[in-house]
Amino acid sequence: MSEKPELPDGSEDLNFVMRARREKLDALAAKGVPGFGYSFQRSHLASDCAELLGDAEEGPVVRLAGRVVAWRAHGKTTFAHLGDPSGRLQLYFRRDVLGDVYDTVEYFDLGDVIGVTGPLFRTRSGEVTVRVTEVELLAKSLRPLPFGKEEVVDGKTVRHSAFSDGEQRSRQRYADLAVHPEVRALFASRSAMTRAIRTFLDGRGFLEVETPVLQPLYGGALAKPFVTHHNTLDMPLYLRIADELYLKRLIVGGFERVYEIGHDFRNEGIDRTHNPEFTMLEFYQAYADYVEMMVVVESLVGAAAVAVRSALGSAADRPDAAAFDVSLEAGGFPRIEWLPALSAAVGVVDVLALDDGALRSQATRANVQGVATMSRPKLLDELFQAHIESAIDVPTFVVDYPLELSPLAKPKRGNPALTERFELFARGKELANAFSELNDPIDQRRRFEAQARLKADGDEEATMVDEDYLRAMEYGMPPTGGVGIGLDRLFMYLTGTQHIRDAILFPTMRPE
RNA sequence: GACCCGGUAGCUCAGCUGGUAGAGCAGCGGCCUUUUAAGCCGUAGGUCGUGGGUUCGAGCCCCACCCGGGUCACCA
Repeated sequence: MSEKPELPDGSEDLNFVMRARREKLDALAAKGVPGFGYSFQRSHLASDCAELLGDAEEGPVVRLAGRVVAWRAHGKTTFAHLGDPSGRLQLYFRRDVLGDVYDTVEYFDLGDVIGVTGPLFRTRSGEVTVRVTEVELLAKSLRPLPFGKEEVVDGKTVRHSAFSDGEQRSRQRYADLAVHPEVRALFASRSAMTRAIRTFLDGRGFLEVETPVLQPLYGGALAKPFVTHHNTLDMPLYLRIADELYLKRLIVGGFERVYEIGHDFRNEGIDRTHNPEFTMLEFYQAYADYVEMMVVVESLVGAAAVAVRSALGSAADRPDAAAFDVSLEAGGFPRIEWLPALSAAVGVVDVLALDDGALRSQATRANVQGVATMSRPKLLDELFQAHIESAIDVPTFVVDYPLELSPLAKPKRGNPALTERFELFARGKELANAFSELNDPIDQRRRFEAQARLKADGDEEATMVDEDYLRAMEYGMPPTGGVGIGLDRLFMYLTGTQHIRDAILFPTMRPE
């Protein structure tokens, strides 16, 4: 070996394992076996084979393709396991069956993608196996995958030396997925959840739409945005922090039921429950109020729970299976009224009657940080978080938020200090936010202007006046119920996932 | 941002009060035609996160920094 092959990254310091695999690739090429194929016609999946063989000792010929996930060479025979989307199946290579081809099999490695042909049979120990008569190398694995070794103890699979560094598993999700079928199953169940939600909404006559991600003004939530710049227009654009204001423009336009599933972006911290981009579902239903929307949310969350549960199947194996005990499909989540709940927790008749000074001292008593610089709405919200939200465990609606906390919600019938708004909490985390949408453009302008004053007074999260949105509302917007649900959070709740990193295929990470 | 824990071979980890690195798996060579964490024999593989410092001598002690995890704070 006078010349070292070059790594894609330019480093010539190939580790010895990778060097060996390059050499095998060359050796195979010398035998006329290309390292990378073009296609393969599968006849079956691994999981079909047990039924196909039945009780017989010898079965039909099958053609399987997938990744080599285990390899046990014994001289003139080799046992391997092939993993495909359905599971894994044992392969048996024999020199007396394959002849010279066996020489090429000896250059295969753990992780190679291969296609095999051969009859099914049952080994001495009873395992359904393919006696390989033809084999094709479809992709040589030049970099060793971090396979652990698996052992079955008392019917449970125990993995040894598994790939377990959470950071590397997130950074190299492809490797995490390649060696962990259960991670594939988890993310597949997330897709099942999304599909169930679409089916649910489509079935109720909602139209799925796409609205701008790049927005000249951001709104619909209180958060710090990502800012970018359009060169030709020479103007700043913001990545959306919410879909809300565009979806309600569509309600004005006559699409009476719309929804969007997409990413929102918030330029804030990253932690166990926050990723800078996350998946938001928002849906709006004309002529409905927030009470009707609560019932819809109960059904939708139930449908999502059923979908995740059935997709995960053997969820009982999951260490966090307790999350599945909550009988969400039953619906009828408990409801807590914002004002009486907080007033009782604080020990006053009406927290909204407290002046700013009294609120501040209450917030300080509740261990809220940074009280001195907070606006009144912020103080109220912090107080509520500290006393009520963090204690909520099972899915619970909190209803009727103060008007000053809810610039896009209609005043509550019978108590204009409150709004017709609810949030859904579970495990102390917000899952959904919804209201009877404010459709009075005169009131909406006053609310925007109050927000603008807060912003001027230094509240970084307060919003701007969106004149175009007001113009739309002036044309006439029907009464509408609207809901936003963070799908990452919902999925985490339904699966018991502790870290948002494990609910997002490619979470945002600092560069290596 | 604060505090705590961690970063050693491709993977998972060990390394006692400081004496300049170990195991298993993966790899390579050999033996092995029903194995399954295959086995046996042999072998190779490491700027111990980075940069300073203390010391005759640092994976280990000190300082700074980088990266990750956890807890708290923040994120309606």
